[in-house]
Amino acid sequence: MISLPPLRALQAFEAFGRLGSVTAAANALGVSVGAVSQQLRKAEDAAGIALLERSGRNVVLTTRGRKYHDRIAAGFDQFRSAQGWIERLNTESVLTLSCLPSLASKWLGSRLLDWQEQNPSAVVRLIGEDAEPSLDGDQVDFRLSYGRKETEFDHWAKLFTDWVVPACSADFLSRHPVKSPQDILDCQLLSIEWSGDQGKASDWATWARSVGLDRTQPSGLVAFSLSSAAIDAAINGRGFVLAQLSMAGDDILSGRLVTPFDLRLRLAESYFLAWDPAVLEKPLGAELRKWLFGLGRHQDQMVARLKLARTGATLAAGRP
Amino acid sequence: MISLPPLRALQAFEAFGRLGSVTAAANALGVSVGAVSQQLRKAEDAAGIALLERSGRNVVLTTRGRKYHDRIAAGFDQFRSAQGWIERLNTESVLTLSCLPSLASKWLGSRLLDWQEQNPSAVVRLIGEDAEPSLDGDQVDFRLSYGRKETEFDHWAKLFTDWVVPACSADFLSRHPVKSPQDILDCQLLSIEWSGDQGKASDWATWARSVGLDRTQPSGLVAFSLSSAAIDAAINGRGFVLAQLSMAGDDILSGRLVTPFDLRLRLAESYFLAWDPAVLEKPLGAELRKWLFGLGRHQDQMVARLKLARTGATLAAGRP
DNA sequence: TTTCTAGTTTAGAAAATCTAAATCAAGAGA
DNA sequence: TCTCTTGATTTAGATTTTCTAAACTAGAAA
Repeated sequence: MISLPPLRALQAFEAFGRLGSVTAAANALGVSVGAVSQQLRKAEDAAGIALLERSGRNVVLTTRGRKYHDRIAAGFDQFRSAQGWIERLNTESVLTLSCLPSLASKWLGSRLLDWQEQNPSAVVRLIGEDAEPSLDGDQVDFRLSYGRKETEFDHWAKLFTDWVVPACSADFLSRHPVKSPQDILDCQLLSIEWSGDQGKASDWATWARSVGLDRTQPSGLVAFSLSSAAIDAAINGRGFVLAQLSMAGDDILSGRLVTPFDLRLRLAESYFLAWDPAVLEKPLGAELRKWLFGLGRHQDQMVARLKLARTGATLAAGRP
Repeated sequence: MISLPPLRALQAFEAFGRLGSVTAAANALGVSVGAVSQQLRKAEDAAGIALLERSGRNVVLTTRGRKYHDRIAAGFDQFRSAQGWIERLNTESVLTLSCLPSLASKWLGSRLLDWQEQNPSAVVRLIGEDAEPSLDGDQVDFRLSYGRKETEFDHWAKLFTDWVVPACSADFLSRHPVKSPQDILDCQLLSIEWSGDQGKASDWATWARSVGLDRTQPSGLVAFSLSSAAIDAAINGRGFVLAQLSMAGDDILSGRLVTPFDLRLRLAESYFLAWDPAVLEKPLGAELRKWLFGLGRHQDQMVARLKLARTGATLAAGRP
């Protein structure tokens, strides 16, 4: 193995070559001139050839010394670049969350704004995307997703479990005053296309079966690829949506959506939060993770306390 | 200015990342495991982020640690490359001489072979070229040239002063038995085209003037671009050449060329030897320089002792 | 000439690095 | 389960390196 010369001597040599004088190098390195002088001699001894030409009171690189210096300096440039990278990591701390698009817009977005207000020093980026990103790069710190995808991550935990319930706008309900769950199935139904393995557990047919009804022939059915779009359509009086309590919770509590029957269907899987362990070192990284899990617990509790009725939804008193 | 982390710590970190274990790194660096362990901790402290993941008895790089390591390792690779370059300089020592082509073939070549025989460990390269090379690279160690070109070099000294004298083959002389210097000018003259500023001091017209003759109308004149080619042509009985004593000395002493009159013309300039100061550090570099200057002195002495006559040339006894 | 500047050299102080031994943690084998 | 082995960490103190301060040298400038 090639054994390297004393590194401190190389450093003195690099500084000297870059700055052109022993005095300047000493200042740059924060040591005395004598120290640099000694290290330069050591560098020459280690190299075995004359690197410097001393003519009385000033010192210059020899031709070969210059060449050697070029190579050594390239090495130190690498070090400085590495150092710059590290320092950037330590100072500019953007926290990046990746989240399923509908959940991002209908649930996480507004809540995350609250957190950022309480932590003004934090810079948060929220990305809505279906594909699971890699948490190994420095691109994404957190991923909030659903189902079995958790296997793709090293560090994750369950966030909350969601439910669906049929909901429509108050206006639509007054025009279609459904008397029984069966009547819902005869209205305009807004359907959501779940992608891939998110399971087809929460479509209208499954819901119907779960409440003891049979729905073989669909009435006019409009399909949305985004839950959020389907919910918005329902708010606009376009029909019944099988709304997730997470995404539609705010709309239901505020009366923009009403739920004639409290017939909920639990989703087969849960939402989970995965994270890059490195984020815990970032400023506010650990705090954000804690807050997100608090948000998940809060969501589960909210669902448990939610009373749904044709006249409006209310929250029962819960544990503080 | 970006201040670098402790270099020794970086070195330990680099070795660890490259070899995958603290023990291996310690062996590679030739220190104890404990020392490496301490340096690794120092590297982490300096970086400010977790570089290593310790799970009981084994340690691995974190994702960020790997990235940091890649950059640091690139720096050390530079160092190793620089070290390899230095070591190559110190071990493989080829001595390279650049010389005017004719002087190389007719004078230096055979003499240099003698020196190499006496110094079998030396590897010598002789390059014949007209253009002055740079001695700043590591390509050429010595340059042997003529005239004012010495100004292009930092380190040089006069080598010897040359003279020209008319010479032809014994055969040619018997066919053209010249009685006086004037008769020479009526024979076939072999001329040499000196390039650029080497001076036109040594052409036939100059020689004629120097011996009190006038040569306005040239007889049939053949011009060579290489002195060596002109001399060879004279040896082959093609005419008179204005031969330099350095290049034709051997031929004159051996009788391949004869000189009817000892009417010499001193060249306006001298030959000089320039060198790269770095060569003095190479094995045998200083010796070769000393020998070359000895050769120059020897040449001047030889010229002083040389007796030229129609019947043949002899060397007067000189200082030993 | 003296003075100033830039670098070198030295001895001893300060800091860093290292070693050796004790300790810890986890997996292997009885 | 307990013990053994392996690989890493931690400590105290020894060793080595590096540094400083001050004396010194050499060339340039006043």
